Amino acid sequence: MAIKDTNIIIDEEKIEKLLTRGVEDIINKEELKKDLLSGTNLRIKFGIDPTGPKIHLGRAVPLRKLREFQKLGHTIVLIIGDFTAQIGDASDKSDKRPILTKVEIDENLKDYKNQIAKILDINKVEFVYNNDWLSKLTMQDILGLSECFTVSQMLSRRNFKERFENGKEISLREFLYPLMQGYDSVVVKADVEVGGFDQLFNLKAGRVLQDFYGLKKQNIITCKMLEGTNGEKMSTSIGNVINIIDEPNDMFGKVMAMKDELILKYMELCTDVEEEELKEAEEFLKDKNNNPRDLKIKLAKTIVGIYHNDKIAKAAENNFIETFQKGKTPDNILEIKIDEKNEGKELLDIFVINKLIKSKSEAKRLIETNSIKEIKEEEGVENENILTDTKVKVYSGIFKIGKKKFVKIVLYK
RNA sequence: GCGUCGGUGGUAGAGUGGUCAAUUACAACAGACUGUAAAUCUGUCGCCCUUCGGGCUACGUUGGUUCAAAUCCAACCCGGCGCACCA
Repeated sequence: MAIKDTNIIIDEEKIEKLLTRGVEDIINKEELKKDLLSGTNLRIKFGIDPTGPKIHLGRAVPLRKLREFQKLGHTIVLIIGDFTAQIGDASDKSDKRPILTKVEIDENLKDYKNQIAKILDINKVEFVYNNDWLSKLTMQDILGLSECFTVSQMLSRRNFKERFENGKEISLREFLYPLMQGYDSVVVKADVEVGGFDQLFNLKAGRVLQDFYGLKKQNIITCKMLEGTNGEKMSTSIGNVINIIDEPNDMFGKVMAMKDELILKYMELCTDVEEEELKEAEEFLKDKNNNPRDLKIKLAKTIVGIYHNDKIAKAAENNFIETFQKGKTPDNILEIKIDEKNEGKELLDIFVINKLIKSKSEAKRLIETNSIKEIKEEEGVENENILTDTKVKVYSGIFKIGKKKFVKIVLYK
Protein backbone atom coordinates (compact mmCIF):
# COMPACT_ATOMS: atom_id res chain seq x y z
CA MET A 1 0.00 0.00 0.00
CA ALA A 2 1.11 3.51 -0.72
CA ILE A 3 2.10 5.62 2.21
CA LYS A 4 0.57 8.94 3.19
CA ASP A 5 2.43 11.72 1.56
CA THR A 6 2.32 15.35 2.57
CA ASN A 7 3.03 16.49 -0.97
CA ILE A 8 -0.27 15.15 -2.21
CA ILE A 9 -2.78 17.83 -3.01
CA ILE A 10 -6.37 17.14 -2.17
CA ASP A 11 -8.45 19.54 -4.16
CA GLU A 12 -11.94 18.27 -4.75
CA GLU A 13 -12.51 20.47 -7.73
CA LYS A 14 -9.35 19.30 -9.46
CA ILE A 15 -10.05 15.73 -8.58
CA GLU A 16 -13.51 15.96 -10.04
CA LYS A 17 -12.06 17.38 -13.22
CA LEU A 18 -9.50 14.63 -13.34
CA LEU A 19 -12.22 12.05 -13.06
CA THR A 20 -14.44 13.49 -15.77
CA ARG A 21 -12.70 15.71 -18.29
CA GLY A 22 -12.00 13.73 -21.45
CA VAL A 23 -12.63 10.50 -19.61
CA GLU A 24 -14.35 7.67 -21.39
CA ASP A 25 -14.62 5.26 -18.50
CA ILE A 26 -13.21 4.40 -15.11
CA ILE A 27 -13.33 0.81 -13.93
CA ASN A 28 -14.08 1.81 -10.38
CA LYS A 29 -14.68 5.48 -10.12
CA GLU A 30 -15.71 5.58 -6.48
CA GLU A 31 -12.62 3.74 -5.41
CA LEU A 32 -10.36 6.00 -7.42
CA LYS A 33 -12.00 9.03 -5.94
CA LYS A 34 -11.52 7.67 -2.47
CA ASP A 35 -7.86 6.97 -3.18
CA LEU A 36 -7.32 10.45 -4.50
CA LEU A 37 -8.93 11.96 -1.45
CA SER A 38 -7.00 9.77 0.94
CA GLY A 39 -3.74 11.64 0.52
CA THR A 40 -1.74 8.61 -0.49
CA ASN A 41 0.79 8.90 -3.24
CA LEU A 42 -0.52 6.80 -6.08
CA ARG A 43 1.59 5.15 -8.71
CA ILE A 44 0.13 6.05 -12.04
CA LYS A 45 1.25 3.84 -14.89
CA PHE A 46 1.28 4.72 -18.51
CA GLY A 47 2.82 2.67 -21.25
CA ILE A 48 4.07 4.23 -24.40
CA ASP A 49 5.37 2.19 -27.28
CA PRO A 50 7.93 3.97 -29.43
CA THR A 51 6.26 2.96 -32.66
CA GLY A 52 6.73 6.30 -34.35
CA PRO A 53 9.21 9.13 -33.95
CA LYS A 54 6.62 11.74 -33.09
CA ILE A 55 3.97 12.11 -30.46
CA HIS A 56 0.73 13.50 -31.81
CA LEU A 57 -2.19 15.17 -30.12
CA GLY A 58 -4.09 11.91 -29.89
CA ARG A 59 -1.34 10.28 -27.92
CA ALA A 60 -1.03 13.42 -25.91
CA VAL A 61 -4.52 13.01 -24.48
CA PRO A 62 -3.61 10.38 -21.89
CA LEU A 63 -0.32 12.16 -21.28
CA ARG A 64 -2.29 15.23 -20.39
CA LYS A 65 -4.37 13.19 -18.02
CA LEU A 66 -1.14 12.08 -16.38
CA ARG A 67 -0.21 15.69 -16.06
CA GLU A 68 -3.28 16.23 -13.93
CA PHE A 69 -2.24 13.38 -11.67
CA GLN A 70 1.27 14.77 -11.53
CA LYS A 71 0.02 18.20 -10.54
CA LEU A 72 -1.73 16.60 -7.61
CA GLY A 73 1.58 15.14 -6.54
CA HIS A 74 1.18 11.55 -7.60
CA THR A 75 3.97 9.50 -9.08
CA ILE A 76 3.95 8.96 -12.80
CA VAL A 77 5.55 5.76 -13.96
CA LEU A 78 6.18 5.90 -17.66
CA ILE A 79 6.89 2.59 -19.22
CA ILE A 80 8.77 2.87 -22.43
CA GLY A 81 7.73 -0.18 -24.36
CA ASP A 82 10.98 -0.95 -26.05
CA PHE A 83 10.17 -4.63 -25.73
CA THR A 84 6.45 -4.52 -26.43
CA ALA A 85 6.99 -2.41 -29.51
CA GLN A 86 8.69 -5.43 -30.92
CA ILE A 87 5.68 -7.59 -30.20
CA GLY A 88 3.26 -5.19 -31.80
CA ASP A 89 -0.03 -4.28 -30.21
CA ALA A 90 -3.18 -5.19 -32.03
CA SER A 91 -5.37 -2.62 -30.31
CA ASP A 92 -5.40 -0.11 -33.07
CA LYS A 93 -5.05 -2.34 -36.05
CA SER A 94 -7.45 -4.42 -37.99
CA ASP A 95 -4.52 -6.10 -39.67
CA LYS A 96 -1.44 -7.69 -38.35
CA ARG A 97 0.95 -5.06 -37.18
CA PRO A 98 4.49 -5.07 -38.43
CA ILE A 99 7.15 -5.82 -35.91
CA LEU A 100 9.64 -3.07 -35.36
CA THR A 101 13.30 -3.76 -35.25
CA LYS A 102 15.52 -2.73 -32.39
CA VAL A 103 17.16 -0.12 -34.58
CA GLU A 104 13.86 1.49 -35.54
CA ILE A 105 12.79 1.57 -31.92
CA ASP A 106 16.01 3.23 -30.80
CA GLU A 107 15.61 5.75 -33.54
CA ASN A 108 12.07 6.53 -32.44
CA LEU A 109 13.12 6.74 -28.85
CA LYS A 110 15.77 9.37 -29.41
CA ASP A 111 13.65 12.40 -28.97
CA TYR A 112 10.83 10.94 -26.92
CA LYS A 113 11.77 12.44 -23.60
CA ASN A 114 11.98 15.90 -25.08
CA GLN A 115 8.55 15.51 -26.50
CA ILE A 116 7.11 14.15 -23.30
CA ALA A 117 8.69 17.05 -21.45
CA LYS A 118 6.33 19.33 -23.30
CA ILE A 119 3.54 17.85 -21.26
CA LEU A 120 4.99 16.38 -18.09
CA ASP A 121 7.63 17.44 -15.65
CA ILE A 122 10.01 14.67 -16.55
CA ASN A 123 12.26 15.24 -13.58
CA LYS A 124 9.50 13.82 -11.45
CA VAL A 125 8.64 11.00 -13.79
CA GLU A 126 9.86 7.49 -13.14
CA PHE A 127 11.04 6.19 -16.50
CA VAL A 128 11.33 2.47 -16.93
CA TYR A 129 11.97 0.27 -19.96
CA ASN A 130 10.03 -2.92 -20.16
CA ASN A 131 12.76 -4.70 -22.03
CA ASP A 132 14.49 -4.80 -18.66
CA TRP A 133 12.10 -7.38 -17.32
CA LEU A 134 10.15 -8.75 -20.24
CA SER A 135 13.24 -9.99 -22.00
CA LYS A 136 14.15 -11.96 -18.89
CA LEU A 137 10.93 -13.91 -18.59
CA THR A 138 11.37 -17.62 -18.95
CA MET A 139 9.10 -19.92 -20.86
CA GLN A 140 7.79 -21.04 -17.52
CA ASP A 141 6.89 -17.51 -16.52
CA ILE A 142 5.10 -16.96 -19.77
CA LEU A 143 3.16 -20.17 -19.38
CA GLY A 144 2.09 -19.02 -15.96
CA LEU A 145 0.83 -15.76 -17.36
CA SER A 146 -1.00 -17.46 -20.20
CA GLU A 147 -2.79 -19.62 -17.69
CA CYS A 148 -4.73 -16.53 -16.61
CA PHE A 149 -6.53 -16.16 -19.91
CA THR A 150 -8.65 -18.38 -22.08
CA VAL A 151 -8.83 -18.47 -25.82
CA SER A 152 -12.42 -17.35 -25.85
CA GLN A 153 -11.56 -14.39 -23.65
CA MET A 154 -8.95 -13.39 -26.17
CA LEU A 155 -11.30 -13.89 -29.06
CA SER A 156 -13.99 -11.86 -27.42
CA ARG A 157 -11.86 -8.84 -27.97
CA ARG A 158 -13.49 -7.00 -30.81
CA ASN A 159 -10.68 -6.59 -33.27
CA PHE A 160 -9.53 -10.17 -32.82
CA LYS A 161 -13.07 -11.35 -33.28
CA GLU A 162 -13.49 -9.40 -36.47
CA ARG A 163 -10.27 -10.64 -37.89
CA PHE A 164 -11.07 -14.19 -36.92
CA GLU A 165 -14.47 -14.01 -38.54
CA ASN A 166 -13.09 -12.44 -41.67
CA GLY A 167 -10.50 -15.14 -42.02
CA LYS A 168 -7.61 -12.79 -41.38
CA GLU A 169 -4.71 -14.18 -39.51
CA ILE A 170 -4.02 -13.59 -35.87
CA SER A 171 -0.69 -14.71 -34.61
CA LEU A 172 -0.14 -16.14 -31.17
CA ARG A 173 2.35 -13.39 -30.68
CA GLU A 174 -0.48 -10.90 -30.70
CA PHE A 175 -2.32 -12.81 -28.02
CA LEU A 176 0.74 -12.39 -25.92
CA TYR A 177 0.73 -8.63 -26.13
CA PRO A 178 -1.88 -7.99 -23.42
CA LEU A 179 0.01 -10.35 -21.14
CA MET A 180 3.17 -8.36 -21.58
CA GLN A 181 1.47 -5.07 -20.90
CA GLY A 182 -0.36 -6.56 -17.99
CA TYR A 183 2.85 -7.89 -16.55
CA ASP A 184 4.27 -4.39 -16.66
CA SER A 185 1.60 -3.41 -14.16
CA VAL A 186 2.77 -6.18 -11.87
CA VAL A 187 6.39 -5.09 -12.06
CA VAL A 188 5.79 -1.41 -11.43
CA LYS A 189 3.07 -2.06 -8.85
CA ALA A 190 0.67 0.33 -10.48
CA ASP A 191 -2.25 1.71 -8.54
CA VAL A 192 -3.82 3.25 -11.60
CA GLU A 193 -3.22 2.79 -15.27
CA VAL A 194 -4.13 5.44 -17.80
CA GLY A 195 -4.72 4.73 -21.47
CA GLY A 196 -6.81 5.42 -24.50
CA PHE A 197 -10.14 3.68 -24.67
CA ASP A 198 -8.74 1.37 -27.32
CA GLN A 199 -6.40 0.05 -24.66
CA LEU A 200 -9.15 -1.20 -22.40
CA PHE A 201 -8.49 -4.86 -23.01
CA ASN A 202 -4.79 -4.52 -22.33
CA LEU A 203 -5.42 -2.45 -19.23
CA LYS A 204 -7.76 -5.04 -17.83
CA ALA A 205 -5.13 -7.70 -18.37
CA GLY A 206 -3.05 -5.79 -15.86
CA ARG A 207 -5.73 -6.29 -13.23
CA VAL A 208 -5.95 -9.99 -13.89
CA LEU A 209 -2.22 -10.47 -13.61
CA GLN A 210 -1.83 -8.31 -10.54
CA ASP A 211 -4.49 -10.41 -8.93
CA PHE A 212 -2.62 -13.53 -10.02
CA TYR A 213 0.51 -12.25 -8.33
CA GLY A 214 -1.39 -11.39 -5.18
CA LEU A 215 -1.21 -7.63 -5.67
CA LYS A 216 -3.96 -5.10 -5.34
CA LYS A 217 -5.71 -4.66 -8.67
CA GLN A 218 -4.97 -1.41 -10.42
CA ASN A 219 -7.71 1.02 -11.23
CA ILE A 220 -8.18 1.94 -14.83
CA ILE A 221 -8.99 5.26 -16.36
CA THR A 222 -9.52 5.39 -20.09
CA CYS A 223 -9.48 8.58 -22.11
CA LYS A 224 -11.72 9.49 -24.98
CA MET A 225 -10.23 8.93 -28.38
CA LEU A 226 -9.30 11.90 -30.46
CA GLU A 227 -10.07 11.77 -34.16
CA GLY A 228 -7.68 13.11 -36.74
CA THR A 229 -8.32 16.46 -38.36
CA ASN A 230 -10.47 14.91 -41.09
CA GLY A 231 -12.66 13.05 -38.63
CA GLU A 232 -11.12 9.65 -39.20
CA LYS A 233 -9.00 7.79 -36.74
CA MET A 234 -5.86 9.73 -36.01
CA SER A 235 -2.99 7.96 -37.62
CA THR A 236 0.30 8.95 -39.12
CA SER A 237 -0.30 6.78 -42.14
CA ILE A 238 -3.52 8.61 -42.96
CA GLY A 239 -1.70 11.89 -42.48
CA ASN A 240 -4.35 13.55 -40.38
CA VAL A 241 -2.22 14.04 -37.33
CA ILE A 242 -1.02 17.10 -35.51
CA ASN A 243 2.30 16.35 -33.89
CA ILE A 244 3.22 18.12 -30.71
CA ILE A 245 6.55 19.13 -32.20
CA ASP A 246 5.06 20.51 -35.40
CA GLU A 247 6.24 23.94 -36.40
CA PRO A 248 3.95 26.66 -35.04
CA ASN A 249 2.61 27.81 -38.39
CA ASP A 250 2.07 24.27 -39.52
CA MET A 251 0.32 23.37 -36.30
CA PHE A 252 -1.88 26.41 -36.54
CA GLY A 253 -2.78 25.60 -40.11
CA LYS A 254 -3.63 22.02 -39.33
CA VAL A 255 -6.03 23.07 -36.61
CA MET A 256 -7.68 25.50 -38.98
CA ALA A 257 -8.07 22.83 -41.63
CA MET A 258 -9.88 20.42 -39.40
CA LYS A 259 -13.54 19.63 -39.50
CA ASP A 260 -15.83 21.97 -37.63
CA GLU A 261 -17.50 19.12 -35.80
CA LEU A 262 -14.26 18.38 -34.00
CA ILE A 263 -13.77 21.80 -32.45
CA LEU A 264 -15.40 21.00 -29.14
CA LYS A 265 -13.70 17.68 -28.82
CA TYR A 266 -10.31 19.21 -29.42
CA MET A 267 -11.07 21.89 -26.89
CA GLU A 268 -12.00 19.29 -24.34
CA LEU A 269 -9.16 16.88 -24.97
CA CYS A 270 -6.28 19.08 -26.04
CA THR A 271 -6.59 22.20 -23.95
CA ASP A 272 -7.13 23.26 -20.39
CA VAL A 273 -9.93 25.69 -21.09
CA GLU A 274 -12.45 25.79 -18.29
CA GLU A 275 -15.76 24.00 -18.43
CA GLU A 276 -17.58 27.31 -18.70
CA GLU A 277 -15.64 28.16 -21.79
CA LEU A 278 -16.52 24.83 -23.29
CA LYS A 279 -20.18 25.55 -22.67
CA GLU A 280 -19.85 28.98 -24.20
CA ALA A 281 -18.21 27.47 -27.23
CA GLU A 282 -21.05 25.03 -27.58
CA GLU A 283 -23.56 27.86 -27.51
CA PHE A 284 -21.46 29.82 -29.94
CA LEU A 285 -21.58 27.01 -32.45
CA LYS A 286 -25.32 26.63 -32.12
CA ASP A 287 -25.90 30.14 -33.36
CA LYS A 288 -25.81 30.06 -37.14
CA ASN A 289 -24.78 33.71 -37.27
CA ASN A 290 -21.44 32.89 -35.76
CA ASN A 291 -18.55 31.74 -37.86
CA PRO A 292 -16.95 28.61 -36.42
CA ARG A 293 -13.71 29.82 -37.90
CA ASP A 294 -13.36 32.38 -35.13
CA LEU A 295 -13.56 29.68 -32.53
CA LYS A 296 -11.08 27.62 -34.45
CA ILE A 297 -8.59 30.44 -34.52
CA LYS A 298 -8.87 30.67 -30.78
CA LEU A 299 -8.39 26.94 -30.46
CA ALA A 300 -5.42 26.94 -32.79
CA LYS A 301 -3.84 29.70 -30.79
CA THR A 302 -4.38 27.85 -27.55
CA ILE A 303 -2.89 24.63 -28.84
CA VAL A 304 0.15 26.33 -30.35
CA GLY A 305 0.50 28.16 -27.06
CA ILE A 306 0.63 24.90 -25.14
CA TYR A 307 3.35 23.31 -27.20
CA HIS A 308 5.31 26.43 -28.01
CA ASN A 309 4.36 29.60 -26.17
CA ASP A 310 1.83 32.42 -26.27
CA LYS A 311 4.09 34.75 -28.15
CA ILE A 312 4.77 32.24 -30.87
CA ALA A 313 1.07 31.40 -30.96
CA LYS A 314 0.25 35.02 -31.57
CA ALA A 315 2.81 35.14 -34.37
CA ALA A 316 1.34 32.00 -35.90
CA GLU A 317 -2.08 33.60 -35.81
CA ASN A 318 -0.78 36.68 -37.57
CA ASN A 319 1.00 34.59 -40.10
CA PHE A 320 -2.19 32.71 -40.79
CA ILE A 321 -4.29 35.80 -41.19
CA GLU A 322 -1.75 37.54 -43.39
CA THR A 323 -1.09 34.53 -45.56
CA PHE A 324 -4.43 32.94 -45.98
CA GLN A 325 -6.98 35.58 -45.23
CA LYS A 326 -5.17 38.46 -46.81
CA GLY A 327 -3.27 36.38 -49.30
CA LYS A 328 0.14 37.74 -48.55
CA THR A 329 3.36 35.83 -48.74
CA PRO A 330 4.58 34.62 -45.38
CA ASP A 331 7.79 36.06 -44.01
CA ASN A 332 9.87 33.06 -43.23
CA ILE A 333 9.55 30.63 -46.05
CA LEU A 334 11.65 27.75 -47.17
CA GLU A 335 14.72 28.95 -48.98
CA ILE A 336 16.56 26.90 -51.55
CA LYS A 337 20.04 27.91 -52.52
CA ILE A 338 21.21 27.09 -55.98
CA ASP A 339 24.93 26.66 -56.60
CA GLU A 340 26.83 26.59 -59.88
CA LYS A 341 26.22 22.90 -60.25
CA ASN A 342 22.48 23.28 -60.37
CA GLU A 343 22.43 26.48 -62.28
CA GLY A 344 20.85 26.10 -65.67
CA LYS A 345 18.65 23.27 -64.55
CA GLU A 346 14.94 23.52 -64.98
CA LEU A 347 12.88 25.04 -62.26
CA LEU A 348 10.65 22.02 -62.02
CA ASP A 349 13.65 19.76 -61.51
CA ILE A 350 14.67 21.87 -58.56
CA PHE A 351 11.24 21.46 -57.04
CA VAL A 352 11.42 17.72 -57.49
CA ILE A 353 14.98 17.38 -56.18
CA ASN A 354 13.97 19.26 -53.06
CA LYS A 355 10.93 17.05 -52.63
CA LEU A 356 8.46 19.87 -52.90
CA ILE A 357 6.76 17.92 -55.64
CA LYS A 358 7.05 14.20 -55.84
CA SER A 359 7.76 13.79 -59.55
CA LYS A 360 8.25 15.85 -62.63
CA SER A 361 5.09 14.48 -64.17
CA GLU A 362 3.26 15.71 -61.13
CA ALA A 363 4.94 19.07 -61.47
CA LYS A 364 3.82 19.37 -65.08
CA ARG A 365 0.28 18.58 -64.10
CA LEU A 366 0.43 21.34 -61.55
CA ILE A 367 1.62 23.73 -64.23
CA GLU A 368 -1.28 22.70 -66.43
CA THR A 369 -3.79 23.56 -63.74
CA ASN A 370 -2.05 26.85 -63.02
CA SER A 371 -1.13 25.71 -59.56
CA ILE A 372 2.39 27.05 -59.53
CA LYS A 373 2.69 30.76 -59.27
CA GLU A 374 5.54 33.15 -59.13
CA ILE A 375 5.13 35.95 -56.69
CA LYS A 376 6.62 39.25 -57.68
CA GLU A 377 7.04 42.00 -55.24
CA GLU A 378 7.19 45.38 -56.85
CA GLU A 379 6.91 48.65 -55.08
CA GLY A 380 5.54 46.93 -52.07
CA VAL A 381 2.73 45.40 -54.06
CA GLU A 382 2.55 41.69 -54.51
CA ASN A 383 1.57 40.23 -57.82
CA GLU A 384 1.05 36.66 -58.69
CA ASN A 385 2.31 35.68 -62.06
CA ILE A 386 1.18 32.31 -63.11
CA LEU A 387 3.90 30.09 -64.39
CA THR A 388 2.88 28.35 -67.58
CA ASP A 389 6.10 27.22 -69.18
CA THR A 390 7.37 23.86 -68.02
CA LYS A 391 10.87 24.42 -69.33
CA VAL A 392 11.93 27.52 -67.46
CA LYS A 393 15.47 27.54 -66.16
CA VAL A 394 16.13 28.21 -62.52
CA TYR A 395 16.25 31.79 -61.42
CA SER A 396 15.80 33.65 -58.19
CA GLY A 397 12.27 34.21 -57.10
CA ILE A 398 9.45 33.31 -54.80
CA PHE A 399 7.07 30.58 -55.86
CA LYS A 400 3.83 29.28 -54.55
CA ILE A 401 3.01 25.65 -55.21
CA GLY A 402 -0.58 24.67 -54.66
CA LYS A 403 -2.16 26.71 -51.95
CA LYS A 404 0.14 25.95 -49.08
CA LYS A 405 3.71 25.65 -50.19
CA PHE A 406 5.95 28.63 -50.60
CA VAL A 407 9.57 28.51 -51.73
CA LYS A 408 12.19 31.10 -52.26
CA ILE A 409 14.89 30.27 -54.70
CA VAL A 410 18.18 32.05 -54.37
CA LEU A 411 21.01 31.89 -56.86
CA TYR A 412 24.38 32.58 -55.40
CA LYS A 413 27.88 32.46 -56.71
C1' G B 1 0.47 -33.61 -46.10
C1' C B 2 -3.92 -33.88 -49.74
C1' G B 3 -7.64 -31.04 -52.20
C1' U B 4 -9.46 -26.38 -53.55
C1' C B 5 -9.76 -21.13 -54.32
C1' G B 6 -6.85 -16.99 -54.57
C1' G B 7 -2.28 -13.25 -54.68
C1' U B 8 -3.71 -6.74 -59.53
C1' G B 9 -1.89 0.22 -58.56
C1' G B 10 -2.37 3.99 -51.39
C1' U B 11 -6.96 0.69 -50.13
C1' A B 12 -11.17 -2.09 -51.80
C1' G B 13 -12.03 -4.57 -56.09
C1' A B 14 -12.85 -5.42 -61.96
C1' G B 15 -10.19 -7.51 -65.91
C1' U B 16 -8.95 -13.95 -67.82
C1' G B 17 -4.27 -13.68 -74.83
C1' G B 18 -3.94 -7.91 -78.31
C1' U B 19 -8.30 -1.97 -78.13
C1' C B 20 -4.40 -2.53 -70.50
C1' A B 21 -0.55 2.04 -67.39
C1' A B 22 -5.03 -1.51 -66.54
C1' U B 23 -13.11 -0.37 -65.59
C1' U B 24 -14.97 1.39 -60.99
C1' A B 25 -15.23 3.16 -55.88
C1' C B 26 -12.69 5.38 -51.84
C1' A B 27 -8.41 8.03 -50.52
C1' A B 28 -4.99 11.72 -52.43
C1' C B 29 -3.64 16.17 -55.31
C1' A B 30 -4.95 20.65 -58.11
C1' G B 31 -8.66 24.34 -59.92
C1' A B 32 -13.59 27.00 -59.04
C1' C B 33 -16.65 28.42 -54.79
C1' U B 34 -15.34 29.25 -49.54
C1' G B 35 -13.78 30.14 -43.58
C1' U B 36 -6.70 26.63 -45.86
C1' A B 37 -13.98 23.92 -42.73
C1' A B 38 -17.88 20.99 -44.89
C1' A B 39 -20.72 20.24 -49.20
C1' U B 40 -20.72 20.81 -54.50
C1' C B 41 -18.69 21.15 -59.50
C1' U B 42 -14.19 20.38 -62.80
C1' G B 43 -9.58 18.17 -63.76
C1' U B 44 -5.45 14.97 -62.47
C1' C B 45 -3.98 10.62 -60.22
C1' G B 46 3.27 4.84 -62.54
C1' C B 47 7.93 7.19 -64.22
C1' C B 48 10.38 9.88 -68.11
C1' C B 49 10.82 12.71 -72.85
C1' U B 50 10.10 18.79 -76.61
C1' U B 51 4.13 17.11 -78.67
C1' C B 52 -3.61 15.25 -78.72
C1' G B 53 3.16 11.69 -80.07
C1' G B 54 6.86 8.43 -77.98
C1' G B 55 9.92 5.52 -74.48
C1' C B 56 10.51 2.70 -70.00
C1' U B 57 8.92 -0.01 -65.67
C1' A B 58 4.58 -2.51 -63.47
C1' C B 59 -0.56 -7.00 -62.17
C1' G B 60 3.33 -12.63 -55.84
C1' U B 61 8.58 -14.74 -57.75
C1' U B 62 11.32 -17.15 -61.64
C1' G B 63 11.29 -19.32 -66.19
C1' G B 64 8.46 -20.84 -70.70
C1' U B 65 4.70 -20.75 -74.97
C1' U B 66 3.36 -16.72 -78.47
C1' C B 67 4.23 -11.81 -83.43
C1' A B 68 1.74 -10.36 -78.64
C1' A B 69 0.73 -12.25 -71.62
C1' A B 70 -2.09 -9.19 -65.74
C1' U B 71 -4.46 -12.82 -68.83
C1' C B 72 -1.99 -19.52 -71.18
C1' C B 73 1.83 -23.31 -69.12
C1' A B 74 5.53 -24.92 -65.29
C1' A B 75 8.02 -24.54 -60.83
C1' C B 76 8.43 -21.92 -56.50
C1' C B 77 6.80 -18.43 -52.51
C1' C B 78 2.61 -16.49 -49.65
C1' G B 79 -2.64 -16.53 -47.95
C1' G B 80 -7.98 -18.38 -47.29
C1' C B 81 -11.10 -22.62 -46.88
C1' G B 82 -12.09 -28.00 -46.47
C1' C B 83 -10.05 -32.71 -45.21
C1' A B 84 -6.32 -35.55 -42.92
C1' C B 85 -2.60 -35.74 -38.92
C1' C B 86 -2.52 -34.36 -33.51
C1' A B 87 -7.05 -38.08 -30.87
